[in-house]
Amino acid sequence: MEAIAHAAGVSVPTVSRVLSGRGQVAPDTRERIRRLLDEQEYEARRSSAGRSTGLIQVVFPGICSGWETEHVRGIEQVAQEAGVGLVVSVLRRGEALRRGELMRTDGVILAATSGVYAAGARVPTVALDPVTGAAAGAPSIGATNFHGGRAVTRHLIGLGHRRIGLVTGAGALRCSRDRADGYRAALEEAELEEDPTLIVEGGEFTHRAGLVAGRRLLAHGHPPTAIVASSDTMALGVLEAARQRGVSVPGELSVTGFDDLPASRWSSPPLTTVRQPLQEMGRLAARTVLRLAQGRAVDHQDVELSTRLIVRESTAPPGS
Amino acid sequence: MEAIAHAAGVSVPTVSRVLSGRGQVAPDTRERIRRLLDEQEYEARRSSAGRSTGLIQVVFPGICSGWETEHVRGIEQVAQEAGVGLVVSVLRRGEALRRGELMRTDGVILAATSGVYAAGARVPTVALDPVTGAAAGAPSIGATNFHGGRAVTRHLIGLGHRRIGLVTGAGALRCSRDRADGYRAALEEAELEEDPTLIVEGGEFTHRAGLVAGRRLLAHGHPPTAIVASSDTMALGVLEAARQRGVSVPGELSVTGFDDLPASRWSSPPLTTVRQPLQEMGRLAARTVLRLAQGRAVDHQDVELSTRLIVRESTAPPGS
DNA sequence: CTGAAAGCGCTTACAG
DNA sequence: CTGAAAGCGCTTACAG
Repeated sequence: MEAIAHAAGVSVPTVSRVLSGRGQVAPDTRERIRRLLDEQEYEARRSSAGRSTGLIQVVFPGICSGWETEHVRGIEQVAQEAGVGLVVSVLRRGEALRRGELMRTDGVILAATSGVYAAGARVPTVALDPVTGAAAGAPSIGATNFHGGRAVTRHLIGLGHRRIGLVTGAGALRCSRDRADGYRAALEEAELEEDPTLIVEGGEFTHRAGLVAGRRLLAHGHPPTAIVASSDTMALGVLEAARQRGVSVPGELSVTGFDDLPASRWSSPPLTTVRQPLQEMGRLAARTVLRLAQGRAVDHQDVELSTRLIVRESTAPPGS
Repeated sequence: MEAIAHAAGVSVPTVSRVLSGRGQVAPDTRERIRRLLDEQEYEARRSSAGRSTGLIQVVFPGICSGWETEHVRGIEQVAQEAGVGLVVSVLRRGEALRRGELMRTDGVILAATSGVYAAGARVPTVALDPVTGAAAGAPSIGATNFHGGRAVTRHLIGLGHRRIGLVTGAGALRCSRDRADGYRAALEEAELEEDPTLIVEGGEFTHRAGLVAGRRLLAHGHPPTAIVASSDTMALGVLEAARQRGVSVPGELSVTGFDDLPASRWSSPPLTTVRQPLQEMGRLAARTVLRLAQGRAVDHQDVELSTRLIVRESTAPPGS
């Protein structure tokens, strides 16, 4: 504060008045001081001076589906048990989190969010469903996406499918690539050749993206008999595309999801999918930031919790 | 702090050491001071002395469905625009929020949560989907639930239904009662007699509750030809009950929901429902707490945003 | 509208 | 393990 006052050519009390909003300050003086506070990313000692704020924060790239909800449930449980509050923030891709926002909490969980934007703020950080290559040094928590992708694809191959489409997820996330790699591994071990025209980039884990990709695959000259979607919401979009085209599921087309959100049980037909323990991942992420916030060491740097194939009614042998 | 030190028979620095956790304090001294801090609900000046914390808080009775997600999306938008953080908490019915948790924020949105537990804490409060009779004095934000309940029931009557079942929602919430009253009003204006055996208390807005209530109504000696569920998740449960019993929807049974969650479009058949502007309600609630937090007056004490009937494919004339 | 001075709540070496 | 004293960051009357 003294530095700011000096730089602005005013006394400390004047800076204080600007900060608190109490008392009279000339408009241009106020403006000059504000600019300096911004530039120097000034944070009141009160909130950053090593004292606990009793808060942890989770950052999502958006709140669109049940995925975030499940994570929040898990994280909130642990936060409540630990007596700390949970701040939920949305940081759209490309946006930078203002530094003050991070500094006001004891730790941050970056859920499917790039750590780059948080690099400067020295706040304990954990990556939940980490973005490729980001959040260097931060512990990460994911699921065995490769195994999950391989397991659903094997399931379809086991049913007799030979032309299996893939709708990929958000490209920046490691989980998307791992699922696609699992798909490829299953094809390879069954000695099925990969057909690049059956792989559609979904781009985002949304119903809309699944609908668009599903339409494209169904319009294929020699369409697949099964489609592996990279998330449940995408799979619901693929189901919608099938419905619109009058293609019956699972009779003419098998469809699979990934996540096992509650909605996957409520769709019709109920989705065959890969269960990710989203709540448990949230709980583990929360426990991990809390450990870091206490200055304790973490047991494991990078953890993947296991996924499990859930067979419901959206898959069947081809042409059944 | 001086008062605590005096009561504990120690000096101010000793109390400070207990608070910060730094430095040595004899176990029994620490215990005695801790107890006094708890008793006197001590809050560091830093966070409660009228200064803004830059945080608002939303409290839910649980995080179970897309309902909370939609509210959070709206609230988060406004919070982000205003540059304040959003704390999300869960307060199960009957639990009391610890006072410190509320005091650390500038304002609280009680979403379907009783205000009783927040009464002591002098924090600006807004009720979102207010609980009956609670949160005295706090502005409230809801939807035109009565009109919505009447509109769907009229829709079913218009299709020719005469035996219409009702699955009620969470009894403590005003929205549940209003929806049921709308149902009754529609029956009455059509001069249909209310059959109490066709009204089942759902108790909670869950898939499970809808499934159980749906089973009961379908096992009725003279079953209804249509069922009005008090929420989308409940309606999805009713659909599941129909599927399990081999009752086709909408051929043999029409089913309606309430909310218009994304999942209502993805079910099969897609649900006829009543749209509530959940995100907008969240935004309004957030703007209202922020106004209160600034000490400004609120435009309207109690607001109901309008609902709208959305006709999809889960309703049809009886026996079609 | 601003600063010098006093003050407030809390923390931090230091001494015992 | 604890307190007296100094100190830190910030705020608040007060004077001009």
